[in-house]
Amino acid sequence: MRSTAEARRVTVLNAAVSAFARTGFHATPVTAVAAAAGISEAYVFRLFSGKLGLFVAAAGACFDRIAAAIEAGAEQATGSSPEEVLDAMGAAYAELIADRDLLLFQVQAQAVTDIPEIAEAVRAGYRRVATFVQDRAGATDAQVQQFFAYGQLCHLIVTAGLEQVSEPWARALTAGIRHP
Amino acid sequence: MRSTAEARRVTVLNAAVSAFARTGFHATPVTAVAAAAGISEAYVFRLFSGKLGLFVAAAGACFDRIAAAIEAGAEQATGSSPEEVLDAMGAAYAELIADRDLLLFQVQAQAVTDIPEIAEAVRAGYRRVATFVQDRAGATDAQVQQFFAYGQLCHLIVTAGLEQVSEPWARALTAGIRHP
DNA sequence: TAAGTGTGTGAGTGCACACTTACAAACTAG
DNA sequence: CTAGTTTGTAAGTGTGCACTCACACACTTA
Repeated sequence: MRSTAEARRVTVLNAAVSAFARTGFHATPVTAVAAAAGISEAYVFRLFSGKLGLFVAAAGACFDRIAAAIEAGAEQATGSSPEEVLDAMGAAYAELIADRDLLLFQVQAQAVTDIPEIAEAVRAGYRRVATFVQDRAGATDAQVQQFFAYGQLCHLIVTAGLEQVSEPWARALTAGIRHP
Repeated sequence: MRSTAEARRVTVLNAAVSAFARTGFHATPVTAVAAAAGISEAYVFRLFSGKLGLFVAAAGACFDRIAAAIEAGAEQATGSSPEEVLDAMGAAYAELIADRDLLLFQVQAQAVTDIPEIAEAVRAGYRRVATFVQDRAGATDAQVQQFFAYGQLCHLIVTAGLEQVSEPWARALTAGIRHP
């Protein structure tokens, strides 16, 4: 049955995003993804073309979810000024990444951009999100840039665990950023 | 001779920063670092306590260089207002990471913070740099936060290769950021 | 019922790599 | 000169992991 294989692929992709987010591309064995998805390693290799194909597909799924969340957030904006729409998008994004999988996956993906297929997947993901932000919010280049700069700052805060650090420098870096 | 072993350690650390920057912790075999340093793999293991110890030491060296550059940059500031000092620090940092090794190493280190020793090394590095920026520039929390947010944005720009992308969204993200 | 097709796995295979050990050459100290 | 220390390596060892293959069950179709 066609639909069953497709359903499996979705299950595997969810497991893959979580697993790769935690331990990264090279340190995550395919067996770990298979186990999390509840199927055999061999079948994962039948569903996806190698570990790299799996990771690239997972990247697509990751950015799909991010884009969807930001698009939904834009709908919730209280007004239609660029600032209000950007705020709503930022809030939606902050809420989405509370579980950390999507944020950490982005960090892991950026770390293995020496693999061309992954670099292209990252560019495609940011292309989609950035163009949407720019068009939908009607924001200036500088506003879009700032939006992503503070998004990237979140990556540092989470990976370094700065919410747990109460020293002044860490408080400065995390100020005003929604904590999980 | 004692000094020779210490000199070797420095050579190895330089090679390690470069090698880990390019391919990351898990995908960089110790043989690659040894070859780049011009010595045998076995001797690297004698000089450092395992691959993890080598990486943590390399992280220390990396942040040492970053801190030194920013401190030197602060000396070059045209004035003593927080804005001027921050600008000078930013310019010094931008110049330093032109070769990309230090920037990419930070990205790689942030990606393997699931290893506690590495997480602590990353925190120690940012603690040092952030406290210096805060104290020396006399900047507000918001200014310090912005300084690091745009620093992190550089990580995305470089890893995703956005300088090579001429589409509007990429131009927005890279606007005003010094290219290599 | 028999043949075909899609879903699934257990049991390999081969290789890369972290780490060790045994050994050797150079230098130093007494 | 010799005993000891330091610098260095060649040659393993064991393990983890990407990927394959032969095989099996289920379900459809003729």
